[in-house]
Amino acid sequence: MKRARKARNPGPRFERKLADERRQALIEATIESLKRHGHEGLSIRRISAEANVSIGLINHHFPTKDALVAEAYRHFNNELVGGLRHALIGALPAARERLRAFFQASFSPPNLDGDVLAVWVVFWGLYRHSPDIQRVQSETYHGYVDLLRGMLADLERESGKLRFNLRLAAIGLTALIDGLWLEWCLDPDNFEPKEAIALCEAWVDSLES
Amino acid sequence: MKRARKARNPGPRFERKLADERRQALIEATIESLKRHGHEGLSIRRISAEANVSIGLINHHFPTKDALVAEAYRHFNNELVGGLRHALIGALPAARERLRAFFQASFSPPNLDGDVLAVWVVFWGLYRHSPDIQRVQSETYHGYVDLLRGMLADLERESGKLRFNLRLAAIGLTALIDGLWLEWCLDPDNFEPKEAIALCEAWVDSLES
DNA sequence: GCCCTTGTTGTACGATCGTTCAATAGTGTT
DNA sequence: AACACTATTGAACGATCGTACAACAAGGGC
Repeated sequence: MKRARKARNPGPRFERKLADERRQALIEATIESLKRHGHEGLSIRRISAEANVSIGLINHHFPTKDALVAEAYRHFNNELVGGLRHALIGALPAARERLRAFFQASFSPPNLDGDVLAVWVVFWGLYRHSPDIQRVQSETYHGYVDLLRGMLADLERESGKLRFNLRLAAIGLTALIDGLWLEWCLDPDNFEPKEAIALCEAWVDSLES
Repeated sequence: MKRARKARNPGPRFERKLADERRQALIEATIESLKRHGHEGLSIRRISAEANVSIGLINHHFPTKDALVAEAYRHFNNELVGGLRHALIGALPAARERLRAFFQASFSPPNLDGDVLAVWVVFWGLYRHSPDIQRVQSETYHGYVDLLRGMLADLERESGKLRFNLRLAAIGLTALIDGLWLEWCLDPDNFEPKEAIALCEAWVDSLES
């Protein structure tokens, strides 16, 4: 113990942290609270409790609640894209293999989780009426699309002309993945994750000439 | 005028309606409020204002707010499925033509509308933490899936063996439609509705042997 | 040891929430 | 014309919301 205290007062009542560190903790607490309580988890008091922090601290680090939520949305987006990119590191260099790894990661934990999709859906529900969310959306969404489009571009380069143009193929594949996500999370008993992967593989198969 | 009034008191202050009629009006006001104000539209006061009705009336016709919301979700589901069924009436009897009409209806107003998807997303956000919503979901969702599966079954019967089993084909097509919905509504400038239809058609093409 | 900076606390405020309930009033029946 | 029924109103309640702010205290520099 660096500093002795009386038994009835066992230590500092709180710990000061660097601003960036605390901000990050609050962002993660926001997402955790969202997972636990759904849309009702997006409350200053719930997030504060989740972060083991007082009510007033959030407004010290974030000008407004909406700003914190927007940052949490950005973090959630970045975690998704980062996790998918990471899953591609171990894959073989062939575009087809990279796509396979991408599907595998998309339909495995931590992405394929009811709580995770519940978080996405709450964010999407804010989209139309929150300029902050819209801004983050436009800033981060293209990271996901570009990742997918890049792999399809590689596929085109490696295995000849595709039957569809690149743009439409990426749009369709994104839709298929997202839709299967949605369906599985709304009713996990409906089909197996590997069946979702098979459907995505079949989509890519149908692209190759 | 059935009943004369003084000029300063031009008529009854309110109109009594049959219970079912009022319930229906409140349900529609709920959805309209949701379109207008997003998740914040799901408030007794907003809905009351939207329905031109006092604050206390909702709890006279519905035991709780959640019950009203669940009924609104049921109505929204039924309107979707009903609208799609209606769109099939004028279509040629061939399964391929009926699917085409289905796609056309799916990617046209009133379904393909940012407000409409915003309503869906708010409902989905409630799903995991509202038993009422879950019950309605399980009661109504299969109407949509069965509609789609029925058309694919007809297709199988008319044009020989499909490359996929019926169950997976329906799951994948549902996912593709929903995902394209989502993508278009989140960024309508990204692609044209007719491109979404083309992607769905291509999916069906790839099913046919 | 004291001081300074500032991260942190917790109360307070006004707004809005869902729900309750006594009073009101529209409408059909007698 | 008086009545009964009940749909409807609107005030009131306690709870919770997001934010503001004055007071506190942790930790580093001297």
